[in-house]
Amino acid sequence: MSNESTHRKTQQREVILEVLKSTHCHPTADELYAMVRKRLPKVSLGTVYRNLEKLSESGDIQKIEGCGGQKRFDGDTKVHYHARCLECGRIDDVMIKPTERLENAAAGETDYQIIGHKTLFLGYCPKCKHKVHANG
Amino acid sequence: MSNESTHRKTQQREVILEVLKSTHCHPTADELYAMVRKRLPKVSLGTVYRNLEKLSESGDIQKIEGCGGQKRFDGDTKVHYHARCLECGRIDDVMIKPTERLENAAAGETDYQIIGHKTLFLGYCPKCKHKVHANG
DNA sequence: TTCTATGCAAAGCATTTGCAAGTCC
DNA sequence: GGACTTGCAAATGCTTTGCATAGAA
Repeated sequence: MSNESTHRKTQQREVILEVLKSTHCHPTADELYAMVRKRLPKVSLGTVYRNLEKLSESGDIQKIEGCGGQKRFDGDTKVHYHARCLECGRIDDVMIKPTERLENAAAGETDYQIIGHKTLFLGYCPKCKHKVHANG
Repeated sequence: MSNESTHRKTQQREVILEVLKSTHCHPTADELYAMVRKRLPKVSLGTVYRNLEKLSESGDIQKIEGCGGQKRFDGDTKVHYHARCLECGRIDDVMIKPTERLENAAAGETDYQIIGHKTLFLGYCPKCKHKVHANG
């Protein structure tokens, strides 16, 4: 999957990737920066941003947009969807395998050449759905 | 659909809504600002942002995120999907009606209370798909 | 009259970028 | 050695906000 054509193997990039792969949450760039700093105290935020961009270009990670302000990142490259809690903002994986039919339908409807798609579910997570119901 | 509980009817808000409803593209806040200024030359960008927020809260318009940097807005409140061209960045409507089955599957998978979902198709629009093929 | 909205400008936040020094191949 | 990376800090770009004034109910 990795496209190393012009990407060198640096300690920073490796640690960033490892840290992201080892977490089940979907951290923002600055959250990841904080995690990476525990292992590489001198790393800079700019480096984190630059590597996240490279890693998502090469397909080693996924970028998740549309989650409010900051972008989030996912070390799991298997195709899957995401759900965001409207109450607490957390992002969870939704391990539904997308259907080809959907992209075919979109291609037929738009005359686009469809490369892929992203779906984000919105709702209330198991922890929040009860209190939301209580408050109305 | 409109929730006028604490929203007053102002000329600015009406014009912003009309302009957005009358276009088939999916403008960003500053594009809309430029359009609205033709009719209300003294309107401010802050007002455009504030009203877009209000209008999407009340369900009169849709906010489209995950399209690169800026948010985009859609005056069409019918439920539908979007497609983004990876070459030129344009956004088009994809008039596929989402299936309930998908949200049910997500709810089963995650134990979320699912309220809705957004799907963005990525690919190349009719104008760009040929040149992309040519260049590789 | 009272509360919301506006215009303007400044502030805020996430992300990107320039540059010199460092590192990988 | 040459090209890519890093760290640092400044800059950028989009969006939000404070405040005094204007306008809607």
